[in-house]
Amino acid sequence: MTREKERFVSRDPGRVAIYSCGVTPYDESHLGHARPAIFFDVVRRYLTRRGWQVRYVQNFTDVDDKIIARANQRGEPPLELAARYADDYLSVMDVLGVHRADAYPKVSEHIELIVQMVSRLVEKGHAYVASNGDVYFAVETFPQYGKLSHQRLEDVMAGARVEVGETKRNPADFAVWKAAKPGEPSWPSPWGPGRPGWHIECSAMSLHYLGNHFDIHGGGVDLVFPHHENEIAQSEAFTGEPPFARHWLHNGLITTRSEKMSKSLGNFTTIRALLGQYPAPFLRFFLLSVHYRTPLEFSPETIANAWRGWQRLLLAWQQVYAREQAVRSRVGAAGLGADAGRQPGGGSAGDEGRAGNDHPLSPLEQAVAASRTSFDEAMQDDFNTAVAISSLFELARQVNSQAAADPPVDDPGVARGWLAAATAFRDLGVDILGVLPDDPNRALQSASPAAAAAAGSGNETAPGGVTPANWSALVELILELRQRARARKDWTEADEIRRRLGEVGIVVEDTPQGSRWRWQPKGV
RNA sequence: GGCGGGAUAGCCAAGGGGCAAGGCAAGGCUCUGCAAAAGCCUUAUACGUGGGUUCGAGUCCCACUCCCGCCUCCA
Repeated sequence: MTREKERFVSRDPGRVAIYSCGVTPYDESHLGHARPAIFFDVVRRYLTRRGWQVRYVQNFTDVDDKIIARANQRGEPPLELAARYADDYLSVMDVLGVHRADAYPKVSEHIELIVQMVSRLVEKGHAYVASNGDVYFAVETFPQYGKLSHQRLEDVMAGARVEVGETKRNPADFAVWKAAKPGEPSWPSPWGPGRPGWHIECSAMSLHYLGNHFDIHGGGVDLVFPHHENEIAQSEAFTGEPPFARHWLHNGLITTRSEKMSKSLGNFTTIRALLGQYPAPFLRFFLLSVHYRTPLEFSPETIANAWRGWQRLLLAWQQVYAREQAVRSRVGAAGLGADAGRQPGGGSAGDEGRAGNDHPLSPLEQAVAASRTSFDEAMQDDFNTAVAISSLFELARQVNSQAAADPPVDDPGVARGWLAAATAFRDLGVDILGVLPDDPNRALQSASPAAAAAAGSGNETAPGGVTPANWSALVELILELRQRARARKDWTEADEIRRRLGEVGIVVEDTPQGSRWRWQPKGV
């Protein structure tokens, strides 16, 4: 509201109520929809980790002009079409690792609630019934109109389009209830059969599920005006007790060729298509690699750039993961404190310079502490995921450095360092941001053509019975043959196999511990 | 036209009165059968332009240029 960062103070101690505008499900979800979903997912995960009790609600606007138009065009009942795409949305969000909201209210299931709200607005004189049966919100009855978008009513009026047959008193008035037209779904109301206008559903459902003055309201920056502005007007007129929401978080848009990605421009890439090419944690990494308010350009170049960075993080995680296992199996976690380095909330306050029992911190433990601190500071400063990720990169460098030096894991300090690093990667990268897979080895290999085909078809198994598992087995076999060639120093043969595998997107690296491989999508 | 947001090295991108994060790319070295990965080092006059405020401005103020978003459905 002030357009500045404010100190967050919740309505109820220890609890955070968040509402974010969901989608109008009339088509497949694209990358632009993933951004707020993943961002708020991280907000929830982080706040939860910090000990907040989070209640998160996201709506489906399943009664809408576009849905009706699309449904009529396809000869399918509008609500069925909407339900189908809503399910589709949820299923791709599942694959992206987005935790389910506490509620996904649909307009069609809350008509009563909306009718009551409209009635009340009419009673209070904030809304009026027009001659055509529509009910409009009278913006002039709400003097603060425009406070979110910083628009003055006169300017809005000047810019408002006046449609044919307009029955509004003021051009900026907006419909809270629309009289039914032939062929449209409708519900009974005191003003005759009709359906809710856009905006009203978010007011009705957010107030219903979260109560007045809830903490955070979110959505894309393209919703600031008129959607959120109108929500505020009708909600605060309705309750008579501002503020409707205490804080507003608006995410920036995804662009392609510097233009907004949107359904209407037709320049979108569906999430499902992307999941066929890239692992979900990578897509999260891509979306979280810039601050949520910054526009994010989607192009082959930006994806390729992000991919290389992500690989670096992932390979470091793989190093840590392997060392952690080594430590656990060789030394046993018991004597070390299995949770060395774990601190609730991802924070690091308190034990700098000490590791649990009085040991001086080993270098890696210090690096872990530093990363946790900067991660935490970043997240507490307007959820700066870009900086949070950079603290992961700093840790990755320390990890790689120590992995290269390879000090004996029998050394207690070294062992504690590996465990602390593993816990940090797991807490920050896997659990909070979700930009790393819980098993780094699987992610490097299962992001394969088989997995891609499976994701594209929505099945676990690609056509032909190919699964990530048997596909991996095939690659392992080829590498085994190559290893035989290497054993007899047939470098020509070994290099040829490596080159040919590279042509189909399999990167092979030879290490002192043997060869390893990973799948590399095209174009990165 | 109105209202917002933005312009930071070759590219992406944090920061937002006191030494300019991080990633990618580039060069050198180490390691390596080779390659890759990784490490170390290096590279940059990097804060759109012009004024102003200040001991000090990338950061605050004014003007300007260009880009984007919203004002019509949008995440």
